[in-house]
Amino acid sequence: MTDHPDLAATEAARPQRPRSVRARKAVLDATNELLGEGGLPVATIDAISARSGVSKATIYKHWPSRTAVAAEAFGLRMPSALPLPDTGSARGDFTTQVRLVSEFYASPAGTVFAQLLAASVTDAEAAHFFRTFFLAGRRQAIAELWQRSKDRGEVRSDVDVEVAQDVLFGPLIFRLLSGHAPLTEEQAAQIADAALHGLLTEAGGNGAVGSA
Amino acid sequence: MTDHPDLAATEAARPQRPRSVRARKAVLDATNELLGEGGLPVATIDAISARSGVSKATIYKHWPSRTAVAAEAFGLRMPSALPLPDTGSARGDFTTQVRLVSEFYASPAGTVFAQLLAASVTDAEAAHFFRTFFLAGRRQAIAELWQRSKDRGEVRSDVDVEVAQDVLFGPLIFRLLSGHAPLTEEQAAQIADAALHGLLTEAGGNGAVGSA
Amino acid sequence: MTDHPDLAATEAARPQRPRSVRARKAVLDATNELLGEGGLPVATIDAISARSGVSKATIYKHWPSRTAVAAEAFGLRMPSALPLPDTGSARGDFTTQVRLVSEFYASPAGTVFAQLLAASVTDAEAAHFFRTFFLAGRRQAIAELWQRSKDRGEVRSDVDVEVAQDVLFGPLIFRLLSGHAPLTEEQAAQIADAALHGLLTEAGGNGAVGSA
Amino acid sequence: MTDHPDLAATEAARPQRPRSVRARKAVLDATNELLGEGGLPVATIDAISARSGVSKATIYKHWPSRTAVAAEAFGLRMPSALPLPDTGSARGDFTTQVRLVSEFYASPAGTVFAQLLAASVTDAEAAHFFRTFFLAGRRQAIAELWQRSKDRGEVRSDVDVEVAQDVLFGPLIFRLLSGHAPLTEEQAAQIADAALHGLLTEAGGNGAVGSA
DNA sequence: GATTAAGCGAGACGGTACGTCACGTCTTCCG
DNA sequence: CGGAAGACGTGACGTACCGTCTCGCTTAATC
Repeated sequence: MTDHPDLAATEAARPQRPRSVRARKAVLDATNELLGEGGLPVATIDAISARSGVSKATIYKHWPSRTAVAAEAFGLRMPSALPLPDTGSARGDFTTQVRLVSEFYASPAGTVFAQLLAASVTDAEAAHFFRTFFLAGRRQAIAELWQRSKDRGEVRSDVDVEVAQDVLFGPLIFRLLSGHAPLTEEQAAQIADAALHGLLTEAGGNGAVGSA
Repeated sequence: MTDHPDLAATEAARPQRPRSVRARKAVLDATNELLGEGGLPVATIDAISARSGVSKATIYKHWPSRTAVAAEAFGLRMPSALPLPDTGSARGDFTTQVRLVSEFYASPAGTVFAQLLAASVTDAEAAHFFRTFFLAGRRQAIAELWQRSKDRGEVRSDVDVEVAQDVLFGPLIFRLLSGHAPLTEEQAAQIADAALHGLLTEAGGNGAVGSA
Repeated sequence: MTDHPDLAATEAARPQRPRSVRARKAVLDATNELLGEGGLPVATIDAISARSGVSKATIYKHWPSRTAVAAEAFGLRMPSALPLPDTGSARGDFTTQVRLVSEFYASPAGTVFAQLLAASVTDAEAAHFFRTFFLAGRRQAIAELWQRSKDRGEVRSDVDVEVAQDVLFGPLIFRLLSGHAPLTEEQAAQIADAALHGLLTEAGGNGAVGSA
Repeated sequence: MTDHPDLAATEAARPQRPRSVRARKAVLDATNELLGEGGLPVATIDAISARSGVSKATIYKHWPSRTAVAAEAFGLRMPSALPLPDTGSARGDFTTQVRLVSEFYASPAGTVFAQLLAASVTDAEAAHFFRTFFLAGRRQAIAELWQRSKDRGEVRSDVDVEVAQDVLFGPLIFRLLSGHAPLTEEQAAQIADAALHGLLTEAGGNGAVGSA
């Protein structure tokens, strides 16, 4: 939550006891356990409360909804999950990344991701937590990749980084959610190829693949 | 409830018509009303039952879940909503289509679409209905557009139609669901441009834009 | 719980028995058990629901509050608890009745009575149930006693039956609630004597005691 | 909250005054405010703490329960509320007193009185505070009235003062709590008449009213 | 036409989870 | 070092919807 720094500052000025770290951790740990066991549907507030030993009332003091708890919990264990590739070329990096993300989506964790994204649709508070604790980190990392490639002149400079990200990963998201087509490695490669064809410059290796 | 008189009159003319037909129609009409008023969260089985005059038990005889009802109801009013463009060129057709779909997603109906897609994640039965009554029609139409363009040699023949669809519309879906970026006409144009750059041949007008 | 087998048997024989009757009975029985075990504080809706096997939602469909349930349950087992005396004289009848009521108040059931009366103060709905299911029956019976005595000319005809009842039993209630003085048989006799002195005629035996 | 500046100013003059005294006063004042605004249900510990600026922990050091706080607070403002009558005769004094008490019960403060009495039923600690800070003063005053009348020979010497009090005021209490009959001036007069008839001697004016 | 069995409305029901409230205890830190 | 500020576990609250069920009424197909 971006508010935390502010709050910390406010609390520092006001002689307030900082909110318990222990309770927060217990809740997030228990939530991650539950997400692993049965996904979002199983991570009810009652279950989280029972598993963590933290009361429902306290949970609601820290998070606006169960989805917000799940979003934060899920986001916290992600940073290590998807290390950025560095193959030496933009095409290699992004192709690898698309494949990795595709694999992630196809895994049990991907199901949870989809459930959280779905929950964000009808829960604005949760959406905020989801973007903050999960998407923000991911997108930040991809943005670095994009900038690196841009510096090398491998990607189209007239394409916005946000647009690029959506073109690369939106197709995977779409498949993940609607299930209308599989998320195999083969499919991921095809998607990456088509998308990158629209994003790379000739220096990025686009000419060769071109309008074959 | 207000449908009853009308329906009664209609049924009076055809006294032999099976009641199940009337019940189905009443349910779907009521559901569409509710979806229009408050989206999926408001279209509960209880509300649909009350509004339509069809008992919950009967509803469950026809559909596996409330999301399935909503998916079918929503799908039924879609065919007329998005007529296919015919601008004469693949670039024009797809750009127009992406813009139209983007507008649709940004509208109230788009919210319902997102809610249904989200619900499909945790409800396999509903997912089936969603794909059958909503996605299938859309994707069929787009596939025709693709085939037409392919015959003209305007699109890359080595790109699967499914992949093409996901690359074109996946980015929109991603934005719709997570809300991390807006769905304006300007953004839609950028997305269409980037995606099409990866899909069209030189004959499709790609050369000019190319490795700029 | 123990009722279930019996009910099952009963239901097997008469499968048409309305479910609501069974649920009501189960709730009232469970409530009376709980009242007997720990009084009103123990008869929570959750406990009643768990004990009776009837869901909370169903309980709330039948009663407005837990106090209302308790009032009805408690009232149902009262009719047989305090049979009206018939000693042949008004003085005897009322003295006996005051003693019996005093004993009742001093018993565990009296505690529950006090708790219900107390709850009525802040819960208008419960007050209605309390008056209907408990007080009404009691007051009706006493009114008959009063009328009988009045016909014999043993009680002051200018005293309202309601006033008479309150003068006779109000003192007991006061002691029961505030606990400022005991509710022994001796005390009950003194109260009855003082109160009756103000209610009986000379024909009712008041002259002898009179202005002693 | 609004008391703080005033209190601070008051205390500034006497800086050495024990803080606990200030805390007690602040709590009792805040409680009386709350009792006046919404009765016992509103005078929660949290509300009292917030209103008075005294922490919950400190409140619990001085009183065993919120009802005890309320009982003491309520009792403190009572002495001035019901001055004892002196009409010259026992009948006049008691009739007046019954009327005054009846009016009090029928007032908003009477509701609070009832709530406190009710709370005493299930809260022994609170009952003690209630008797100490409210009932004791009242009963002491009435006892004086009784003694005065007894010295004049206007009341039956064989009736215990406790019994007399209960016969006079118990009926009012009963009505106040159960609400089965109104607490109008007319009703108070009838109750006083019936009760006094059982308590006064002929010298107290009982003969005249007698078995009319 | 009369009979009968299915379809249906109405909604009661058990169940799960919700989000809230007040309690009384406990911890932190200020004056 | 007493006390404010308030976090916390606990237990109960009353509500919402779920999906199943029972009950009678209606009605279509059969006799």
